[in-house]
Amino acid sequence: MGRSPCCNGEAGVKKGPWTPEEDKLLVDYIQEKGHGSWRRLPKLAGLNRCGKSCRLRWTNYLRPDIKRGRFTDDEEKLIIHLHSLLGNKWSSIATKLPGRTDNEIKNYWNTHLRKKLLGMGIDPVTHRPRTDLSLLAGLPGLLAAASNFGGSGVATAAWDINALKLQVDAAKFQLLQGLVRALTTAAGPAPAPGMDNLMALLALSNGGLHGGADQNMLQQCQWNEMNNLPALTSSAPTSGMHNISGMLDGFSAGDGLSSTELGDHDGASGSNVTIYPMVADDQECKNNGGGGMSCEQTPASSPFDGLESLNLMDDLNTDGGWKDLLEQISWLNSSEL
DNA sequence: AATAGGCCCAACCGCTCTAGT
DNA sequence: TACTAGAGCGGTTGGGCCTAT
Repeated sequence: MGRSPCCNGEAGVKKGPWTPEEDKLLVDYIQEKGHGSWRRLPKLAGLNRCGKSCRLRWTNYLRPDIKRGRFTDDEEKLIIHLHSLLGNKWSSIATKLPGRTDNEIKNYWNTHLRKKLLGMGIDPVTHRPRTDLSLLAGLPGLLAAASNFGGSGVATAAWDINALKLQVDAAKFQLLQGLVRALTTAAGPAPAPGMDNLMALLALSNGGLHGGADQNMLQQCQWNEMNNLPALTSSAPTSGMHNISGMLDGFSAGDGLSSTELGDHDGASGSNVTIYPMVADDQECKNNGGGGMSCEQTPASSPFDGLESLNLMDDLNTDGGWKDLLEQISWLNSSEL
């Protein structure tokens, strides 16, 4: 194996926070003579530190070209974009952000950006919609609330989609609808491949759910391109929701949306409805930079496989519809995917 | 006002990579 | 080619600070 770390075996070497005096010794020495061999620097500079500690202190804190202060929006976008391309290659990412250190970027990612992406339903590792089930937390309650609406319950043929829309706010309703379809498609005796599609829907729904969804963040999320999903542009979340909510409107109105938007459907009887994935807007792709990745329009079949030919009304206008759905959610929540 | 819990970030640890011999 | 020293990288930690109770 490799040799032992440089600081091991150097008894009496100081560790921990640097004092201003130590900083001055280090800065003065490097500015006068350069760092040369980091191993020998501490002794030459009169510091009781190991060379590695000196190097880190200099590169992460004392270097004169280090930029301090909050990360700008542009920097944030760039970090997310680069991370989608490079992963945790912090030093590589840092080379694209002048004045920022790998350590600083790494910390910022772990404390801010990672959580931000998670909150948007995007896996910060893969930059794809999350495939864990934490997003489902609270949904049984939502579903239960929805199922209580109308007194006699919704597990009847009297499902009133418009009334429910009044009861549950529109965004939650849209989220619910995505879940309904995905769960009835994906749930089964074993985790189904349709879960990715569920999460794709959730990501879109989440954007709508939070109203102020960070569109810029979504622009930066390259999960779509990296995984042959349709490009997600700044308009995609909204448009995606339009697509879903439009589908629902189609149910209640029985018309108004072309078959190319929603697929052939029959609002009165509750028949098949097809979700067609949103496709990229070329101009927006250009505006978003693209980072050298393709921004082509994607065939409308790839990302929502398994979500096509929706049978929402068939799924729900049955006595067992809600019961089954809740059982499926219960199973999903208790499963490890 | 006290304190517990969470957050943030500088610094450390352990490993890999690279260059020199 | 094999070995070693030094540098660099990414993951993790610990302590100070902030906030909620």
